[in-house]
Amino acid sequence: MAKILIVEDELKIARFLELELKHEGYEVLIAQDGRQGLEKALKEMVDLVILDIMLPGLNGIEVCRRIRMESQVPIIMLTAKDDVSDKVAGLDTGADDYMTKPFAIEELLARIRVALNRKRSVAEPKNESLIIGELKINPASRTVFYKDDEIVLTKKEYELLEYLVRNRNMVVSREQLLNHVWDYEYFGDTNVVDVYVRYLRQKIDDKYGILLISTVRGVGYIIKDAQ
Amino acid sequence: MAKILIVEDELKIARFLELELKHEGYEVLIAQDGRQGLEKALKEMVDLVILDIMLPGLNGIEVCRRIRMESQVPIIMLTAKDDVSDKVAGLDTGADDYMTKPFAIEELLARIRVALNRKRSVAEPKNESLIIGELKINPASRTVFYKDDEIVLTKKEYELLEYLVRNRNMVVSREQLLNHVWDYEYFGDTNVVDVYVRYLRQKIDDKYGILLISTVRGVGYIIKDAQ
DNA sequence: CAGAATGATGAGCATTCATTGAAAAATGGG
DNA sequence: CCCATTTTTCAATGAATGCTCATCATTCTG
Repeated sequence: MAKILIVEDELKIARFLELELKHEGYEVLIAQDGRQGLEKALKEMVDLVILDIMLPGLNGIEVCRRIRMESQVPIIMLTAKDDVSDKVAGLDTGADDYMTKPFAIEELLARIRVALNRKRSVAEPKNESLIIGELKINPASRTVFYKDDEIVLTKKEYELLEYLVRNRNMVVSREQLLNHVWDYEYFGDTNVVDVYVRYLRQKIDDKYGILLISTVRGVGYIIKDAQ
Repeated sequence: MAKILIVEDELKIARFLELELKHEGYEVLIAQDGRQGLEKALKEMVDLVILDIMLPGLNGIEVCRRIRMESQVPIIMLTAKDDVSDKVAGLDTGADDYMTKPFAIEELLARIRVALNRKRSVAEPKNESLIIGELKINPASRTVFYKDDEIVLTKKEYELLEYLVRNRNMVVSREQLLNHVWDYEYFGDTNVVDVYVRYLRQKIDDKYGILLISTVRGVGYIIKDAQ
């Protein structure tokens, strides 16, 4: 499986990324500053580099430039939101892609797959419909139908539903949902997941009189296959 | 007859090839640098690409790699020196054949014939009409009709529409549109996609009172088949 | 059964985002 | 080189969405 180098000084973020990437089956290396990152990028045989622009010592752009002098390894830059000049400089020096922080982990995973030229794992073909009882979700068009009725969802509502359905028959914790459906920055006191579960219930459970999303008290939520 | 793209910065050589190829009955396009070459290779419907390795800006190997990300069009690489590493890199990134300069034109013609036969229209038929409800798009002539009414579009408008229609029933992100319809690696803050969607809507949706292009808030745009 | 923990809910505020008009910039034909 | 057309930028607007917070309801625990 591919080996990915994370160059990121904020340990919290680095750890979080490490966990998620390992969970996807990647081998992960971490460097906490630019010099270390440059060294590992060139010495280890990494298949992809995730490179924060704001780094102590050697900054990300410089690191990118120097990596490019010797290697064509794909580089995905992380940049603080609103810093367009950084973005431009990053791509100019040869980065393959960039993401503005904070971002949802799913998007980074998608971009990694693109950069590595990997197809999505067989387990979850993106384009086929997800069906739960009378409910049909079409990821390509992001549409949801109950029988022949279209259910109009907002972005977050849709993403929450898709995630729950992709993990059907498994209890999903609020933390897990925050990590995958919301931005990684999210932590601390929030009941935003509860609120969105409620929105979905209003639009689906209540409207059609079914029990789609169950609460598992003290643990999280679950969508079960109809039996 | 087949359409061939020549990506070559030395004008003398490009002209020479153009003359010879036209004499053989091929349609010829010329790009003088990597970026332009990449663009034309992806946007025009070319049947074969002749690609110089030494190019200003984006080099040939990179161009080749990026073409391969989206297209299976046959590629013949040209390299000035007898440089083995270039040769290997070229074939690695998916070139179909390779020639060292200088070469006899007859040999190139022979290789072109081989390449064209080998890959004869395996790709999707690009010339058939695309039909969405009452809307009919003819890629060959780049014309668009609503019932019997011709809709006159500018180049960008047409390309945006064709791309959306070719990806019907799939949400297409602004980024995706920027990459495919606009210049590759278009970045920075721009709402040019939104503006062009508006132009199309004025000329189609508004004029004929239909809902062709839907907005998927926070994600992109989509054209759905009428159901 | 009372109090504590956990989840559900309603309302309201803040932010983001798409749309739009207008104008600047680029392109291309004559 | 000029003019018309096309492409792109920019800023204002308002609506949709995302989120917080306070309160209410339910479940759990002792």
